[in-house]
Order: sequence, then C-alpha cells, then structure tokens
Amino acid sequence: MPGPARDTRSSVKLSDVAAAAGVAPMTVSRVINTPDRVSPHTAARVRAAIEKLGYVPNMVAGGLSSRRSRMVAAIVPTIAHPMFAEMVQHFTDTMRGAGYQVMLSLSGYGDFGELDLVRGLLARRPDAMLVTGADHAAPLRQMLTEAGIPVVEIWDVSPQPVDMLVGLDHVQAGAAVGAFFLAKGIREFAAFAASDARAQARRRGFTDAVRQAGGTVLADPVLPAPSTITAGRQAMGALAAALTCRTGLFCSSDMLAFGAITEARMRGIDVPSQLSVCGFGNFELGATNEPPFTTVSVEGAEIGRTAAGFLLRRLSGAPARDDDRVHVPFRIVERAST
Amino acid sequence: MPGPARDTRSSVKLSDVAAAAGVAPMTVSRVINTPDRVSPHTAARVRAAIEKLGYVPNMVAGGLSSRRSRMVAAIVPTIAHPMFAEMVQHFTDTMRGAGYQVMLSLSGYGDFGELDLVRGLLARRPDAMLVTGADHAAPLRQMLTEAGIPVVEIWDVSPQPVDMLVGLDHVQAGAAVGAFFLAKGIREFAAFAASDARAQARRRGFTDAVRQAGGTVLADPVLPAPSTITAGRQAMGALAAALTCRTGLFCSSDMLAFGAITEARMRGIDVPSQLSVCGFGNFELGATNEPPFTTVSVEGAEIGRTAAGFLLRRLSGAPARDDDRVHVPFRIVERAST
DNA sequence: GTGAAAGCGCTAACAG
DNA sequence: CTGTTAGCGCTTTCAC
Repeated sequence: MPGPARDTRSSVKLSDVAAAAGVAPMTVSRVINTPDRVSPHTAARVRAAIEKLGYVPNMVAGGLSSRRSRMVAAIVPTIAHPMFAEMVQHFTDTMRGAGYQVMLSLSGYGDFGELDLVRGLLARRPDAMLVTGADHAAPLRQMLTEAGIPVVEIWDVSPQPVDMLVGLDHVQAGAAVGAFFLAKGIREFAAFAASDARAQARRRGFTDAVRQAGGTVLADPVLPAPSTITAGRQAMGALAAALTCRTGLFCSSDMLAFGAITEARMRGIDVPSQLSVCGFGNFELGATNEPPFTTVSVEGAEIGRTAAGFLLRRLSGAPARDDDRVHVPFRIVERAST
Repeated sequence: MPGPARDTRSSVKLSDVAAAAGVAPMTVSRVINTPDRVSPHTAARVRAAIEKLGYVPNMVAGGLSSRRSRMVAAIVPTIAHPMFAEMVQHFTDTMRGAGYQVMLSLSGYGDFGELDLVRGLLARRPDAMLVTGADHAAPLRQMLTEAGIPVVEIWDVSPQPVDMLVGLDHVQAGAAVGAFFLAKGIREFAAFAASDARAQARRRGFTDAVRQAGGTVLADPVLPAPSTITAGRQAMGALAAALTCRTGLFCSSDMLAFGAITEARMRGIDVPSQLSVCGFGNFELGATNEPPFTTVSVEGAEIGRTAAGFLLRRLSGAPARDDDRVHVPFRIVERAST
C-alpha cells in the first residue's frame, strides 16, 4: 500500500471539506468547478467549510482524473529579449485570464536538447503548447504531433507547421528594409546580424534584396546571439574604415543598432547623412535615443495574444481551421536615423 | 466509471511498456526512476520498449502517487526588468539541472490578487516556491507556511521571513549612494524613483542619508513602475530649471538614469560637472553609454542561483539552517557620470 | 532483482 | 440538484 505522506503538508482534502459541510465529495467538486450546478444554499455551506479549513484543491489529482491539467507549456529561447518578454507577458496574461497556468521554459539559443525539454514538458501533460520557431527536427515534430494537443508555433514561418502558427517572415522583413534603403537612393550597404536562425534570415532577406538591385554589401558579420550593445559598437568600429559614400546599415536587433549609432557618434560619423541605420524590434531604446532611430516594429504583445487566442479556441473544442495559421505583420517605423 | 479519454492523446502508458518488455509495471517505473536497482539486461529491454512505443511518462500520475511534483513555482513581478530576467534565467537553469521544472508566474506591479495567484500555484502542488518580496500580508504568509514546502523570498529583506531569504537591503543601497555623493562634496540632490515598494525604499535610504548630512533634496518625484527611459527624460526635463550648483541625482533604475542623461545632454547640462548621476541595476545600457554611467550593481544571476541552491538543499532533505537567510551584496560601479 | 496489491485525491458517468 | 461507483496512471510497501 502507499506509504505515509512524505510530509504533513496541507492534508486537508476534498473529502474533509465534504465531511465538514455534510455533503458528498462530488458536491464539493461541483462547487469548485461548476458552481451553477449546485444550489446556492449548499454552495454557501461548502464554501464556508473550504474557507474554514483553508482547503487548497489538488489539481494534480484533479488533472489525473479529468485528463485536463489546465496548464499550457511555452518554450521561448530567452526572456532577455524585450520582444519575447512582451510576448510571454501577454501570452501568460491571456491564458491566465482563461484559467490556464503557463509553464515557461527557456531553451537558450542553440537548440541543444530541445527534444528532451519538450519530452519533459509533455510528461506534465499540458493541455496545449507554444513553441518558438517552426523549423523542427523530425523527432520533435513527431513528438509534438503525437501528444495530441493543440500546438502553436510562433516567431517563424514554415510551409509545414505542426499545427497552428503565428509567424513572422523574417526574410521578407529583411527584404523590406533593403527596399526601404534602395528607395532612398542608397547603394552601399552593411548588415550586422546575430547568429541565430531568425536573425540570419533577416540578414539574408536584406542582402539578397540589395544585391539584386545592384547594391554593394560592404560587410555582413555574424555576431553572437543574443545581441548586445557592445557587439554593435565593435562591429561598427570594424566597419568604420570601409565607409566611403552613404551606407545603409541594417541591424538584426535594436541592441546592435544602438551600439552602432553610439560608436558612429564617437567616431564622428554622421547619422543619417553618412550612415543610415535601421534596427529591428522597436525597443524603447531606439525611440528615445538621440537621434531616435528607424526600426522594424513587430508587435510582441499581439503575437502573444493571438497565439493564446488560437490555443484557447481549440481548447474550447473548436476544430482546426485554415485561418489559424497567420503571418504577423511588421512595419518599418521611420525615424531620424535614416 | 470514468469516461472515455477526452481524446486519444498518447495513450501509451507504463503498463503498455511493461507488457511490451515482458516485465511488471513496477520494473518499468524503476528503470525510469532508479535505474541502478534494475539489472542492466532488464533495463535494456525496457528501454528498447520505451523507445519503440514512444512512451512519455505521466508525471501527473506519478506526482499524485509519490506526492512529489518535481516542479517549483516562482513568482516575479515582471521579466521586462533585466535584473529579474537574469535572475529567472539562472534560477530555472539551476533548477532544471537538478531535475525540477520551474513554473513561472508574473504578478505585475501592484500585488493585486497575489493571494489567488499563490493559491492557484499551490493547487499544482509544487515541491518548493520562490516569491519576490518579503513583506507579505498575513493570509499569504499563512498559506505559504501551511503549504509545508520550502519557500525562498528574494529581492527584499524582512525581519521575519516566511522561511528562507535571499534579500537585498534597498534602504541601505540608497544610503550608500547618498554617502558616495556626499564623499564627492556634493550637497544638492535629486532622486527619481518608481512607485514600487523596493524603488521607494532605495529612494528613502538615499534622501534620508543626504538630508541627515545637511544636504538639500531639490526633487524626488515618484514615477510609474516599471521604469522607462521616457519617464527618466521627462523627470529630467522637469528638474532642469531647478539646478543651480552641482547636483547628485540617484535614479531607482538604470532606465531612468539613461533617460535623464540623454535629456541632460539635449539640454546642454554637463554630466558629471553640473549633474552627477547614479543609476541602479547595472544594465548593459549604462556601461556602453557615452558617457558610461555610475550605477549600483546587484548580481541577479547570483540571487537566482543562490535561491535555487537553498531550495535544492532543502529538497534533498537538509533541515532549516541559520545561514539560509542571506543578504546579497551590492556595489557601486563608478563610471564617468559621477 | 522483481512482482503484486493498494491506493494518491480527484472527477466522469450514471442513478436517483 | 445530489450522491454513488469506478477508476485516471503511477509509486509505495511488502513479499518473494
């Protein structure tokens, strides 16, 4: 038989409340989960007992029985990035508003052991799952599929999403920045991009676009992920000597752009007449800088809310639909740096 | 009897693996949890079956039975603040390294509904809990105590911690900044502080210290939490006219300090000769700024790791000790702004 | 080293 | 509207 409790923690359980209130355990369960199916009078008595005993329901037991954990798992690479922090914040807020707890996991950059991470999360039987990225290895895709729960992939596009998708087309975003510079008559370019796949996709979209239009790419160094201000300053230091005529610089993150602009100021390179700079992410940093700088704005909050909305719709029983795969829009916010 | 599964998700269970491997369910459980108590040969057979069937253990069931969830709950106000982001990152990393998943909850500033939040988390029967702040209302304290699990409070000090503590003395940090300015011969002061309790404690420590030394506090506006660069710029705009002689400005966050310094530059106020600025948090922003600015450094990473270490020690069965209540050190990092 | 039996605390389904 | 019954999938304990 099962051993004694490992400790005496909160041993008050549903049946204790039931006994105290003089009702069946099931009635207590109903008061907690479906109060409108209990007479107001009984409910009041039960609630008094709950209060008096300090009863905290055991959702582990409830989850085992009902096969619903009221919990969703979310995997993001980091929360140090304002975009993800904001997205996570809104995702968790929306989910909690609907009665779901979010179990957040930080995967770091590099995808090492993402399969184990997902397995560990699925072992907790979440009702749904959010994952960052849409380019998963086959075993991971399979595990996600076989879990039989709604899955939403965010922050990336894919021709073959596992299930739902709230993605951003990073290549297209980079290309848009290229077109933006080209429209200003700029013909020399540089790109600073972090090493992660999404940053590189933006960089590639950018360099491909400007080269196709006959532009020259002076440099496109790969910088460590996650991006830092320091990396931007250093990359700018290295680029400075190569600048001859007006150059369009695209940075895969506002952190890099901020560093680049700071370094340019120190070196007497004028922004925007000698160096035209566009960042990515629309962090507060860029808007309040002097000069405020141009950036690509992506609504992290909207990604979080949309992803949550998709999962909640499915969790409420709605079937899969065509429109639960969306690309989130981005827009170039033009400021004084270009 | 219980209904059919709500869905067909991953119906492969421990007993299926056992059947496939030709052993008892208990043996499969041992292979997963205590592999050294199973013969290598049997273990290999079981592992093959697990692999073949794609079995993912159900920790909900396991948790109900063993009364251990291998999960810890953590509550922080926000992850938008680099200090908390870093702390959370290291806390979760350390915990995961020891086999614990972290369930992160963001409480926002304002403490509204923190009791419900904690109740909801305890319903999941975490093995331990981290909470931010140490000044909790009585019902919350009681709930935490009665949960019977190790609790660590961080980021604040308290004469009466619920259990363990990894705290920072914010009043003392503010006072140290005051002393730092005073030692430079500064006699006029200002403080920009966010409205949250910790920021106000730092502000109070600062203003009390400088007033006690005969200094004058020109202004100490309360700004919205969380702190933004914009708020710092605006507060600086309002303060500018009042500056006469060299003034020491303490900001409760590097965000505010950054905004203040940017605004000062725009207004032709020289830093540090006319305005001496010290921030708080040691964000990358301050180190890379021109001029780099002085700040109070607190190791978020260390708080996270220490808190995790405390919980893990307790979880491994160690009793409460005197030294599981520590104050984390802070230090003033002097840079060009002072 | 391995197995069998007995629940962990809760809820689905059915009965009244 | 309320109660009864039978598990959810796993681990504890004890026996071999």
